[in-house]
Amino acid sequence: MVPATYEALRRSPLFANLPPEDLARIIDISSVRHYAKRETVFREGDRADGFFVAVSGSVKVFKISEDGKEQVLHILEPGQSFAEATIFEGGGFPANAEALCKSDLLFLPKRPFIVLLEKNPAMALRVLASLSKWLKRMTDLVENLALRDVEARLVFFVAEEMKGHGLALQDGAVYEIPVSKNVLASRLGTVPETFSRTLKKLQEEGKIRVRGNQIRILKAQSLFGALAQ
Amino acid sequence: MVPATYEALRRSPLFANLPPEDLARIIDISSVRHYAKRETVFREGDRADGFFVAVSGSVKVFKISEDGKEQVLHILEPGQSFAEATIFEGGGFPANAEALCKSDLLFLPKRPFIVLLEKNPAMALRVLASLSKWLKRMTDLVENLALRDVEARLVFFVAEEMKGHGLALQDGAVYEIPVSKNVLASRLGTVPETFSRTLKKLQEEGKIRVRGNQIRILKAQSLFGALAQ
DNA sequence: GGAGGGTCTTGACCCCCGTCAATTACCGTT
DNA sequence: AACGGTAATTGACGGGGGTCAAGACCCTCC
Repeated sequence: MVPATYEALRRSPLFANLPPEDLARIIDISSVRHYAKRETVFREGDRADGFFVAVSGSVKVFKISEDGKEQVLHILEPGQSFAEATIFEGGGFPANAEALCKSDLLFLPKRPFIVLLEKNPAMALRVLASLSKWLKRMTDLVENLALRDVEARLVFFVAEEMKGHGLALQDGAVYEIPVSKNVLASRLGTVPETFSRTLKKLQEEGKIRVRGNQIRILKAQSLFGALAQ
Repeated sequence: MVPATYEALRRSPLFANLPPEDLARIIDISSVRHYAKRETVFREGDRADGFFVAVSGSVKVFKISEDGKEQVLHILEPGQSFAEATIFEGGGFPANAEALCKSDLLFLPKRPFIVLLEKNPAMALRVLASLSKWLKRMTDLVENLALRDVEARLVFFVAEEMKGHGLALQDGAVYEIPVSKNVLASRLGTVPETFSRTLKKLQEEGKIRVRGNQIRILKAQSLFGALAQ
């Protein structure tokens, strides 16, 4: 058992604070998979015979249209599980996943995991909570795509990310974009050009300061004021 | 026990083919609620202390922005459960729900239901499957909003609905819009004007024929050809 | 240091579709 | 049959943001 894997499980909402014997069972049925930058984890339509927990690196989950346009659904960081939902349906993966950099993922095969859930209602409830959270995220994404313009989507995203990493939404705070601006643009449902212009506009209005991948918040009030918090 | 309620449970994927004693327990903890046309079922942010199963009528679940723009997420028909996810998180409802016509809904309170799940792993797995399906639907919605134009979204929606009701996607088949075109437009992420123009365009191209709420498929090949099926 | 490739930025153009406004059609009520 | 209210349609117009093309900026690797 690799320590990093063990740590990833402990950090994962799905498995944190699990009794040691349960954790051991999870580790029993799982296996680590290594991916190089740009390597495909799965493709839409592939038979889904398990799900993943990110151990290290980062992964994008995305849809792609016939003409090649991408919409990033999620950007995954260590500790997060993904594609859990696929194991409870017959079909294949509903989206694509690709490593953004060298990454290690824990693979949890479908059958053994479901057997485990049948004997362990508490863990089933955790998976229910996890799926609920994914559903909430997707609802937010739809809301953003359908009801807000690119600027508002960008602001909302940064706010959520900062909250998720324990950063206060106040003047002087710095958010570091964890992926290429390219990928972030696609996550926001736009293209690099528009994304770039939007950052520039916010900077010219004195609300933020951009340095490479660092975004420094200068006017938190005026930036985040419109959000429900 | 009202027969219609019993029937709704039997038709619901969540509870279909359940042993009579389990069904009895569900009925024990649930209660029927009646809603008039346009009546609010819940509002975004309301404390979520249970979820619903549609018995009769129809309900829209939607997001709304500060400036009043609506995005319909789901249109619910008898037998479908909704808002299950909310009971596994602390927060409130992440969207609004409103009856589109006189409707009866079964309300399942959170606590007793979760207790039931803890004792009944098989039912927990059904809820997992249900959440997975919702997640798939939301993924499709994102894909449509982000990657397809209004015409393609309309075609995709009609195809899914027809498949869901057991209708073949072939020339001569008729799909009946089950709600006002207004609501459907919002479900497709557009406005009534654009929706109307899109229908008109498809009709002028000879691909469909529109009569009130009936859409007759005239050129299934050319309409649905681009879909993955 | 220079070459080359990927990422990011900037400018010019324009198209899909949302907005506004005005009819028209379609109800259920009296 | 008349009518008020909602829903649906049609036309004119404009803007947010996507597309295309060209540079600018960084990397890594000879």
